Amino acid sequence: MDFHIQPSAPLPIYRQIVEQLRRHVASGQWRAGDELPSVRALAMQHAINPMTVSKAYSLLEAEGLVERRRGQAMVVADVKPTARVSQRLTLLEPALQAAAMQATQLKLAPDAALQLFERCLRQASALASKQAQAQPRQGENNN
Amino acid sequence: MDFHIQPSAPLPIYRQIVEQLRRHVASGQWRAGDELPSVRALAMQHAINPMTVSKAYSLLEAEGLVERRRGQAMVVADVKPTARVSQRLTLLEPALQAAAMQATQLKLAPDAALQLFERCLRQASALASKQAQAQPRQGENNN
DNA sequence: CTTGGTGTATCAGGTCACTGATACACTTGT
DNA sequence: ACAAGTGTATCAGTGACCTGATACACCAAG
Repeated sequence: MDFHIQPSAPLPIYRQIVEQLRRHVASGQWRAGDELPSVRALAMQHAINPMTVSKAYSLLEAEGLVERRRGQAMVVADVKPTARVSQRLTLLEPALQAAAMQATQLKLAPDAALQLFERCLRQASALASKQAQAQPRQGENNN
Repeated sequence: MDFHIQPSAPLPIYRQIVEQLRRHVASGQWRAGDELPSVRALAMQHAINPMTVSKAYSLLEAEGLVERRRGQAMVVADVKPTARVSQRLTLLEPALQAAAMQATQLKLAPDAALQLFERCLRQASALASKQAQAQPRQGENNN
């Protein structure tokens, strides 16, 4: 299980790592006890600095998603699956709140906003399945 | 017809101006043809730099909310509510695209995401009407 | 043309987040 | 003790963003 890093993306590298792992844990792709790639391995693979990876891991540890074991690889913390559904919604909520606030300030009808969101969801899921076919493995380099 | 500026706020000054005017136009407090305060007047009043105000005005002009009249004060643009719908949707789309991508990566069912968004919309509109009753003199929200 | 009003192009300075090079502390196995 | 693996504390460089001082271009009225 790997990360997809785009050093040139607007989102900082360390944040890309944090959010990807957060989502992968929430969706069950990563499970409690799974070992995270070492900071050096991940850094080498993506030609970034180990410190940048370490920063991401530290945030994740502060968040409680991973556990630190001194001298050994970090592992995904024991997050209860039952908590996952609501947790996933919680993760999505900030983005939707921001969008809802924008829609309100734009004085858009709720239905119009909902319709647009539905269209975006279809787009996103189509894109995701397409990417899953294109790259069942890691080592991809989109833009 | 004033702005409320807090130079020490986390949100940049020019952005405070942009968002306040955006809200005032959306809520109808400012109407097409209304003259904006001059950059110098506004800058003097709040002890900030004219260039900072100018930057805000430029963004608003790019956004189509105000019109520039060379040598004269800028005015609120005549944006017809009917013609504005598609434009407003366009402004909202990026936020929804981002949210849709997150929902997809979280492996959430589209219905669940849509329901949550609907709830957020109600929250936001309730909050907006509450703020409209009170006074437009609160701090800014994040991001 | 001059005066007093408008907005702005240009450049400089400060701040802060991000990144990265280095050296270090810890654990396990030999 | 040593080697090879883990994460990280510290410090420095880079770049983007925000702000501001100055000088300029435009318009209307006298």
